[in-house]
Amino acid sequence: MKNNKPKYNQIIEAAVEVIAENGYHASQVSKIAKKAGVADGTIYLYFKNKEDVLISVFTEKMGQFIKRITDSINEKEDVREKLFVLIEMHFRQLSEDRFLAIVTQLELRQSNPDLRQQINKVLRPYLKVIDGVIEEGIQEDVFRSDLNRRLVRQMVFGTLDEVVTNWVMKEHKYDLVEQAPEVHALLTKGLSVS
Amino acid sequence: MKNNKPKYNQIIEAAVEVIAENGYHASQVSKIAKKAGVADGTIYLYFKNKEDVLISVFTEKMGQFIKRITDSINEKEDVREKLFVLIEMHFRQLSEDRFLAIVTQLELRQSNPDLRQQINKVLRPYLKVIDGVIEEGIQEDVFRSDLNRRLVRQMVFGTLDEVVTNWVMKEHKYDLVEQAPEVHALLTKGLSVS
Amino acid sequence: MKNNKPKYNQIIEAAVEVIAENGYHASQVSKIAKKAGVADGTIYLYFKNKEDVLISVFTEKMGQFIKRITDSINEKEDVREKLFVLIEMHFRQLSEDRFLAIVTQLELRQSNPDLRQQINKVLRPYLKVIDGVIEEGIQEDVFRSDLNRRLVRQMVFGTLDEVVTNWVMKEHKYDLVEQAPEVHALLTKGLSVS
Amino acid sequence: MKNNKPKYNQIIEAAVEVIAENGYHASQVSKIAKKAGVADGTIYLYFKNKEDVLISVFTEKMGQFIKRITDSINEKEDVREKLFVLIEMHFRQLSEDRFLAIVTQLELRQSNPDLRQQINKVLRPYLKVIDGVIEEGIQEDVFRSDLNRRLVRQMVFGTLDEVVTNWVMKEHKYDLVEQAPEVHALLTKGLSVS
DNA sequence: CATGAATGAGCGTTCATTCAT
DNA sequence: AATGAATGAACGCTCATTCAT
Repeated sequence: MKNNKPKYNQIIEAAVEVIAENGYHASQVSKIAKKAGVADGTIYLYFKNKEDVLISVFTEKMGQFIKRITDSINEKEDVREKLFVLIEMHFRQLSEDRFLAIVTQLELRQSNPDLRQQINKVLRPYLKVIDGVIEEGIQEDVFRSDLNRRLVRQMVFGTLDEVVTNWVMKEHKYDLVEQAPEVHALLTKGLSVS
Repeated sequence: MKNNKPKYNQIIEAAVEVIAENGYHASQVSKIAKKAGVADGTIYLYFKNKEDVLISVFTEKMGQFIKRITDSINEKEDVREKLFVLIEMHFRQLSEDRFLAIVTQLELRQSNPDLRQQINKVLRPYLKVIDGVIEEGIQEDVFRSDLNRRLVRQMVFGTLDEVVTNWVMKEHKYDLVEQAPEVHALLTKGLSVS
Repeated sequence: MKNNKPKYNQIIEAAVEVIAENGYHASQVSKIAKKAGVADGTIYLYFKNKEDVLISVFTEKMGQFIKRITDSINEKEDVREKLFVLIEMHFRQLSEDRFLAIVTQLELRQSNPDLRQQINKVLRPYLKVIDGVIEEGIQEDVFRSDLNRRLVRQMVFGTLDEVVTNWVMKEHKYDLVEQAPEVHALLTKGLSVS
Repeated sequence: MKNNKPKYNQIIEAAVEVIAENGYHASQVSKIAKKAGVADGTIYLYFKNKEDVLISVFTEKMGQFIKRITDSINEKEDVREKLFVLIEMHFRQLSEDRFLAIVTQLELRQSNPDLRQQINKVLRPYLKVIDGVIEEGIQEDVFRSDLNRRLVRQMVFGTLDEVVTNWVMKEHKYDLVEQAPEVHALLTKGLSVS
């Protein structure tokens, strides 16, 4: 179990903060080590290389993120509520963890192809969660049955992602969680009248 | 107007190709200079620094991109058609210009905070175009009047962006332009039945 | 006597194998420790530092090497035979101990000046053995009396060393011990006719 | 022609001196650059990497070394004289170029397998020169015809090499060139009386 | 005696930028 | 305007050595 290795977690937490503060490209290994209170070399006892630190940061954080959303969804019966909870939890978690929001929305996208590949792998379970809600909605005749599942997922994820990115870039000038009902209404009802 | 300086355009075009081919991180100034057929130092006669090259690339390309979409929209009367044309032209242009798609969807996001800031500035006119269509739809009672304009714009742009990004990453396995009708239907009607 | 400490010998043997297998530069202390079945730190209980390990390896191995040659020489009366036995035993031992040959002929020469100094110190007793045979040959009027002892020793050692080094680098393609008679003839009779 | 590039030669000369002074392992690129009076990066305009600098040093220096010996040999008719000239020029050149002697006899032997491979490649033409003299001697019935050419060459080269190495390590306490006649006598007449 | 986690100095190489020509 | 040789700061990673247990 990696998690009870204190240094491992120190490094992960330090990395999140350093990336959030300085951006991906200015996140030197030495800076992360310093913030974690360990020697540079110590990082290489717990991680293969710098990229491995970044992937691990994302994996650890997204793992928790997805787990909390899944748990919340599972508490609901109604598929409309499930979608609402997904949106709200998505916003709430990134709202409450400033560093996580910066790291996931902005900094980790500035990565090389290999790293992006890994990030997408970690993201996939979350996309599966979205797919599950959509599928359930279709089965229950709550969502239209002629929907292209892939496009729906892309609309849902793309919308949430864009809303959060804008909120991060606007430096949190408004409350993100409060956007949930309107976003939910938009996604379910669309733009059109009636 | 810088544009009638032939070397300026040579460098811009070379930069797009180099970034699309090699990715952002492997796009050294010397590589761009070589492809453009100029000396390394020449680039600094036309651009302040490397970042300025990249911003200029994005500005030039997005300028054309937005102009074509605006022109197409202006040919239509019906606001529903305008939204459709916006979606279709968005997909069509990125579909037809492989380099542009790679550069805008993936490579230019791997930039430092300053560069991202600039990219967003260039993107703003496009967001205004989207805002215009939405506003018009609301005025004409085609779109609901209780909509939060910002959120709608984020849904529209977020969805288009995510669809294109996925298409780029899936290595163009399917036809992007063909997705337009369904995306249009999704955005206007939402997920729900009736 | 260090030698009855089992760990000491484990480390020496491990070091020879690691150097022979991986080469001098890839012979990290941790690799030697692992092969010896001890902790990294344990090595520092028996040796001052890494260099000390290497010097000790060479000292131990050359000690045996020289002892065996000396013993063999002492079994012979005739000085021509003594020289022959020296040559043959030199070749035989390096022929039979692949690790020793690699370590002495190639890998330990890739060492820093301090270490080379030490290696030469260890080599000195062997040079004394050669000197002894030469001196005896001169006393017995078997070798010419006008010889510069130092140069003779350098010819003998230089020749043996070069023959073995070439054999190691040619990856043992021919039998080293079989070269002994010809080398002996060359050294005693020289190149010239008559 | 690399040779008229002044920086190329500055770097080569600086490298010889730095290696001779500090030893192979303490010859950092930055130290060579400093001594050459160029920036670190400049070295990489003229050499692929650090190893390439070292190989080039050896190649350049050995090229001159071999050429001078060959030229001197060609001035002689008698094969005994040719061998003598080879020995004398070998000693003379290393005697006159302190740095070259240190670099070739000691420091470049402290190199990794790849580099040694290259060094041997550079050395080969010299071994061919020795082979040529031996062969000529045999053809002219000056040297015995039953000689194993390879072993003879190893004796000649091994002896010269060992004599020079000892001279370098003894810090030039005696005159190297003066050793030539005796070494020549030893190689041609061997150790034995009559 | 023995361990092995932790340390941190050290270095080869890249590449954006400059400037003499 | 154009060149391209030269610059030098910056950084990820290794590994010999230490020391608390």
